Amino acid sequence: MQQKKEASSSSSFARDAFAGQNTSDRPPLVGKEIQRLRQEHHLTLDELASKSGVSKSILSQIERDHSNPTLSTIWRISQALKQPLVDMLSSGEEKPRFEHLKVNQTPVVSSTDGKFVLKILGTLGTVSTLQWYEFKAEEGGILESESHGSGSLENLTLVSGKLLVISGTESRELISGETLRFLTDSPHRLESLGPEPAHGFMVNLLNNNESF
Amino acid sequence: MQQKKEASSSSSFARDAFAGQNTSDRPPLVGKEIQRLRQEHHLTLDELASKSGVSKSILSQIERDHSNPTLSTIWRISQALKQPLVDMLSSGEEKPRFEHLKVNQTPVVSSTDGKFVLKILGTLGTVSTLQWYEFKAEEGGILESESHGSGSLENLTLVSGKLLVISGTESRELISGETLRFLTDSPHRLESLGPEPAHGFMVNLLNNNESF
DNA sequence: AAATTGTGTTCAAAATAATGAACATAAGTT
DNA sequence: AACTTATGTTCATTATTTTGAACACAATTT
Repeated sequence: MQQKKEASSSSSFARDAFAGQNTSDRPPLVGKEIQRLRQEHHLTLDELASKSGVSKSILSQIERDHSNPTLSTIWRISQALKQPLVDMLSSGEEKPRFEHLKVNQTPVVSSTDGKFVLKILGTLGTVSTLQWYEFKAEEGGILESESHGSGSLENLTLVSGKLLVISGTESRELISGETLRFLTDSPHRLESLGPEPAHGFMVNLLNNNESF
Repeated sequence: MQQKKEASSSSSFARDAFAGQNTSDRPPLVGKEIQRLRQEHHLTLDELASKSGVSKSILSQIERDHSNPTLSTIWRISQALKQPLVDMLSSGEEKPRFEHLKVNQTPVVSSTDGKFVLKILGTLGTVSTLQWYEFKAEEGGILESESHGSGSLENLTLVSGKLLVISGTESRELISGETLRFLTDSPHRLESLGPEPAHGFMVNLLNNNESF
């Protein structure tokens, strides 16, 4: 059929001059966010193209909001950047409001036998509650927790040692350098296995309405 | 030109027989969810078409996952159904109890000289954008960052080593075990000082207002 | 039953997203 | 400078989505 060729450069999507944030009367503009993520990963357009299977020309256009990407295209990009698709789209949507953090008093929580030590590094409580910790546990140290409520999520990164994580009926073993993310809507338990003390970092999201 | 007209019924997207939920190796299938929402609102295809401005034929195809919708199309549908776009996409997503990241799967960002290494441990982008990292930097390693947007906050905990933090005109020196939180609404810089490598964690709250 | 109305599905055409190659530009080398 | 190399943009073509109209099929109404 062969119609006019100006499609991409004078498309009716996202006029070129428009660059403001999403006031929710237009589809979200994902360009900036994608570009930011790509650069954060130190990828060139070529590299992201081959990683994602999306041609670099369309990547270039999407980053500049000159194209209206297809669901599958966005999805392939999000996969390559290891970014949940949903996060990529909501980047410009809401305006986050921050609560000012009080001085960190770094309370320490430890198990009764003193073998498992948790240091609370910070908290944030706006819509959902967020807390992060550093922990150290010598061999045999155990941390037992009740459910944190439905939709609660725990993110554990082990720096050294060996750790057994049990949540509900499932369990995983973590070795140094690994990260585990799991739901904590039921009682769960951490146990330091290895001979060397377990040491790591934890980010917990409590009580949020929508999970990840 | 005029190619075969079966495009929609034998498209390469989503083979017809596939209807299961997203096992996260394919783009999410939004059809069922859209149909569910439409029926919940007691709308016919015609009605949703006029409400959303999307033709009813494509609505029909999208509901049956015979088409790979455009971002703007999904967005217009989500608007008409008064449903946050993001929720529509995540409806069919699997919620694995555990998400286990092996060492080599954690995305790594490093400075150009390779002396400062950042490991992205996780992100959360539903309410505000949150990212957490582990970092390691040998002596002299430097990480320079642009502004993360007004209201952005960085929380740094140093496990070992010595670190100089400069944000705006102020600077602080951190020693092992200390935690620092500071605003990152202007360019900032981390520099590993001590003879032993700096090692620590970082939790960042990003305010992505975009530019204006 | 025939006609009408309501609802979802397919068809041919038009619009546009995606691709690969060529081009532009900047940065680094000889 | 001239020559590479690296990176992003534009171009021509192809592949697909999107559209509006026609179609199919039920369920009501006459």
